[in-house]
Amino acid sequence: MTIKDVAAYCGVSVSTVSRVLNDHPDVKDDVRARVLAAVRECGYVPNNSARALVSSRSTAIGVVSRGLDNPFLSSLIRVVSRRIHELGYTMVLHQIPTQADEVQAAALLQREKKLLGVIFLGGRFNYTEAELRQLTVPFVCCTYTNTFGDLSQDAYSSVSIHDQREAHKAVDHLVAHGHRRIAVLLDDPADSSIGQLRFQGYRQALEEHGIDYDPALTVVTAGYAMQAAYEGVCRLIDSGAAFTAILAISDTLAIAAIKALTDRGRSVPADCSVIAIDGLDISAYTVPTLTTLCQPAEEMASQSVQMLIGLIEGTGSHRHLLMETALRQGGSVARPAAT
Amino acid sequence: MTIKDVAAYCGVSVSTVSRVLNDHPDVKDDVRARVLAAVRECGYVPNNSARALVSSRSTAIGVVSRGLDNPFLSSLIRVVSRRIHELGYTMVLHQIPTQADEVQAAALLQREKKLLGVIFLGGRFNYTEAELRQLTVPFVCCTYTNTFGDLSQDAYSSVSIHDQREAHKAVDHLVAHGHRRIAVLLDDPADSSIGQLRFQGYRQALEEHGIDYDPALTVVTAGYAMQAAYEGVCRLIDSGAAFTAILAISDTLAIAAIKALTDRGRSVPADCSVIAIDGLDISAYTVPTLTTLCQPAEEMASQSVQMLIGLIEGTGSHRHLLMETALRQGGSVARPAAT
DNA sequence: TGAAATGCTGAAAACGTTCCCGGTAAGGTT
DNA sequence: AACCTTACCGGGAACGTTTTCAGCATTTCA
Repeated sequence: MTIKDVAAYCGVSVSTVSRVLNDHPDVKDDVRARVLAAVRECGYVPNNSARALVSSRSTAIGVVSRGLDNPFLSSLIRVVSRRIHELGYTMVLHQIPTQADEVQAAALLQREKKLLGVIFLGGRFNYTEAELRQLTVPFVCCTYTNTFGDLSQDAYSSVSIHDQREAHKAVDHLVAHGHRRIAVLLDDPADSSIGQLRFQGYRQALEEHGIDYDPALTVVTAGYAMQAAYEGVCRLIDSGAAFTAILAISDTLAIAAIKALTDRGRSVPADCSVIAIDGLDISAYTVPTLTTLCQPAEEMASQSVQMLIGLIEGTGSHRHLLMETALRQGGSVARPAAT
Repeated sequence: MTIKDVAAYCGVSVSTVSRVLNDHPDVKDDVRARVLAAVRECGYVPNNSARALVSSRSTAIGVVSRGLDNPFLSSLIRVVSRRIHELGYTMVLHQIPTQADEVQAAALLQREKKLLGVIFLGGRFNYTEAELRQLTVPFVCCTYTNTFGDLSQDAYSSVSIHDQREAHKAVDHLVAHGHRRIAVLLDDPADSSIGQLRFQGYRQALEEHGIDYDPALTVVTAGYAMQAAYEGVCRLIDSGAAFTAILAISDTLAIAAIKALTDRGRSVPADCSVIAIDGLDISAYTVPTLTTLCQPAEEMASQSVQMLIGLIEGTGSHRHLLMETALRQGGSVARPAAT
């Protein structure tokens, strides 16, 4: 069942059928109707390969993400995938190992060749302009923006929260509750620039509140691994360092932290408050409910896709969207005990 | 940069380059080496579309899943995607709304046409042979097997756990701890046959242990929504029904249940034990740690892909893999209070 | 009414592969 | 020495589209 069959079926030429299928003008209404009917009756579906071949333009959008282990990324992928399909494109998902970088992504582009654009999801993003020039298609970064490297702002698009500011807000929230000795739990800087940004926000907030930064209260884990966070917090407790609150740079880390605190006999929030950034669904069902700054995941993913497609279709230029988080008050933050 | 350029570059014909690229014999070793070198030097990558067009055979494998909201599905997708790429194929992910059915999947197949096979992930699967005959490519069901419909066992493959038996085991575990009044928390039967199977296992286990089934202890939620589970368990508690344990048919439901119990002032496991089936990573960090029967997600996903590709490549026939779960002892199960 | 413009359609080239088929050269057999 | 096989290679058709171009029919304008 090819376009030729359809053409023969309703006595027109292949060109005409093609025109109808591609919404070209230049075709009389009655002919168009006849063709459409024929298409339906024959159950014809165009061959994507042929289409892509001749127009040297596929419908494929690359989505590269480092792992999907983080539930927050999963939720992004979910709506990214949905939106891409809704808008008539195809998603090509590519996971890269944690330590790999854009060379992989470029290689992917080369291989698939026909990618129309790329969405980068999560992870670090400190590439230089030279490195990224390998990408000849537009790309948008979801959840992070470039703050290192020398990449020009009009070379790409991004959708993210202001990580520093949001971490700052989280600290503010703790300070407002009377906390002064606030530990921070972040992942390996090598893995993600996001953790670093949030860490900077933490430092800044401390400074503004006149609190000295105590390196002993900084716990760095490897990756987003909850086990590492759990162990890190256990070590922190065992070290005897005094702290009344923890800022976790992601919900998963916070959940592991709560577990560690509980296992060590500290009650949350009575003995220690915990606040996080991300806003996973599941965090609303932990015991106690996690207080967290919710990223508008749905919105961010949706916007990323829309921006990329705007770029692909020529409408719209590179932009950098900064989203606001929403504080979801849980039960994990309280005033410190009046010791 | 086409195959023609490569051919010209090293002074052979297009056919020869093609032969080299496709590992055909009939080409002298030195020529092969020269071509390979040329390919590398030119940075040539074959055009997938052209390749798919002429061989009328793409590299696309469809993965249809109803939503990715369930973290267990996310973890499956993650490794499915990875394996598919590792084996040189391309994943086409398609999420269907919860209420949609295989008609969608079939439509997808029609559209993309060139799918080599399909992996169904999660959800219900009670289609008849007639319905599924629309699928002209092999498919494998991951996480569930057909127990309804009249579909012949050699018409498809599956990788799953024995849901009834595992639920049975979960109940056994509770009974071994002295529980007799066991509530069950399951999702909407319309959404998933898995819940139904596990429910059957629950019923069977009760019977074998000489426990009367009490419909009042059955909580049905809509979808995997944690909110529905939370509310359901709250209602159960408020109804005054007596129970000392809950079997949740998934980890997420269990987490919501624990939350509900805690919020209603019941301590887990002192006042009520909770056991679940799935084995999410995060369940190891809840308070208390969830006791759950872990499905070998990695293995299941990996096997699904391998089986499908076996089917596609002609080696191997339809099989039905039944995996074993592993009990991960948490802190959510204890002997009931001796009231 | 004739010429020019316009609207619509069809023929055919092109996209980059794969693969069949025919051809040449080398080696083996009679 | 003539023939046959074998191993290897190149030519060219085909895959199913899109798109350019030319052509015909119809309208519009002078």
